[in-house]
Amino acid sequence: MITNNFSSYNEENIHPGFSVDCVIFSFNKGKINVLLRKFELEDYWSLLGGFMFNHEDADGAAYRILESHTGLKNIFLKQFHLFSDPKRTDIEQNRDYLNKNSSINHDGHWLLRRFISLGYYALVKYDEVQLSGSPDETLKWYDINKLPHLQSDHNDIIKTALKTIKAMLPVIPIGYELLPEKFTMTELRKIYEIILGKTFDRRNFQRKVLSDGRIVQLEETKTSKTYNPPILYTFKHPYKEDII
Amino acid sequence: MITNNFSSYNEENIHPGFSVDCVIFSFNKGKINVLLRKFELEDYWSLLGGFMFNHEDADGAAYRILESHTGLKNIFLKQFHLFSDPKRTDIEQNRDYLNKNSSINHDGHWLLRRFISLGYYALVKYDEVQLSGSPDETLKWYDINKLPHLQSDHNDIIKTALKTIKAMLPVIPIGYELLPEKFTMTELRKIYEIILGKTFDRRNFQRKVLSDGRIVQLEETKTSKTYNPPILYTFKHPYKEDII
DNA sequence: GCAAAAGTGTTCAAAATACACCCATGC
DNA sequence: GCATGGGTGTATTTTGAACACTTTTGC
Repeated sequence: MITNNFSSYNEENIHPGFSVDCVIFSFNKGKINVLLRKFELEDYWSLLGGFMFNHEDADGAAYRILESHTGLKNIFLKQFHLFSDPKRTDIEQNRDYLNKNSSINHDGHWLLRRFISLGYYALVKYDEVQLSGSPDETLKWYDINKLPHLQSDHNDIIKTALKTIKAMLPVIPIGYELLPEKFTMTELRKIYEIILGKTFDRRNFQRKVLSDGRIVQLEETKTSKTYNPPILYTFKHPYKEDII
Repeated sequence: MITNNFSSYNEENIHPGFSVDCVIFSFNKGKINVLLRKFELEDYWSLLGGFMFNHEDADGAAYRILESHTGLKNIFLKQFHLFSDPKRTDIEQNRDYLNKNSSINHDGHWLLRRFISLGYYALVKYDEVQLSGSPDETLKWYDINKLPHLQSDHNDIIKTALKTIKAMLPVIPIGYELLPEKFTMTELRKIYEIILGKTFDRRNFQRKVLSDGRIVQLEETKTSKTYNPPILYTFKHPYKEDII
């Protein structure tokens, strides 16, 4: 896991052998996306990640990394798994990156050692994100079903994140985190269908989500499509549940 | 987190700034217990923990630590949270321990730095455990509702483990892991009642757990108490589910 | 006029809950 | 004889699943 703002990390100010990787999900046009980045000199994409400074905890590091790339504060963010396979760090990939930046000998560099990485998943609203990377990195949303070639075990990290979200679905206010303030029933249903990998009966789904009273129907309809416009819904109150 | 087999760990062979702590649960006489240890020279109890060797992953470290103290292989063991508060490592507690072992100056010792710790929970069968510690440590089962004074954030780790198990209860074959081969309905029910902190209707509970067919009634009854002996039950097959 | 998206209710089956009485034994 | 632990069945409520037809508009 190599990061931008590379210059701000060094062997002295970060916790050794430890990184944080964030699987950032959003929903747009019926697809669930994950945010990836590619550095100019690299030929693979990676999750947004970074290191933990000596003065912060892992959550703090994850929030900092997310905020610096999406402009968002108060992100829904949870750690889900520590990846600790001794072979997960692709030392040669990292050496390659260092060599492309400067041609000196990097033997013994702190990036050329084993790293364990704590995976986080984040749920963000697509419309609110302002992507901002450093000049040498490209940020891009990828449909979770059409991922590009990824760095080391990042494919596995994304897969595990999805598995976790799937298991947590009954308890995570996922629609609230992923959707804009006003949304249609079909949009909400699509999220559940994609994550659970199955379809739901429109009527039963609607009845169920409305039954607990957290979602209310608005007077408005969506205007973009002029024919038979769908009714808009909104979440009654922000959730403040304590979710594991 | 300081461990026994102290001598086998050193700055060179372990992953830096990282430890593993295991919350080991068992069930006995209607109580849920957690396994704790106390070193001779210390005046607090701690979870069983240790460090991760360079050649192993975190699961490997946790299994090794558990096996060496309980004699059990194939333990039900899951990581549940990384504890990374910068202030969680009680440096002075560790320095104190080092000083009690030898009076040299330990400034700069690798144990006197910040550690992050990956929490594991384990479910074991009380009767199968053979407690075995090193000569300078005492191992003891404590009722989870009567815990002694604990090292640094170990209280928090246990609390979080319980919260996780509570949330995972529908998906963990908890009875299978905690109970001996033959058990009574009341024993099984007690486990759920303690963890969820509420009581269940005996008849409904029984109907529900029997309905999925994983638990079968035996011909035998419990003989220890001679009056109106309860029927014994057993699990049909070992579980091999993939649990997050 | 027909394809596409969205609105709307009823029926049936399954699951969860609530609840009470009898039996055997120790004391 | 009474307190304790344990055995057993039924009725009700709640929840989940299945299912079809009508409306609007673009093309």
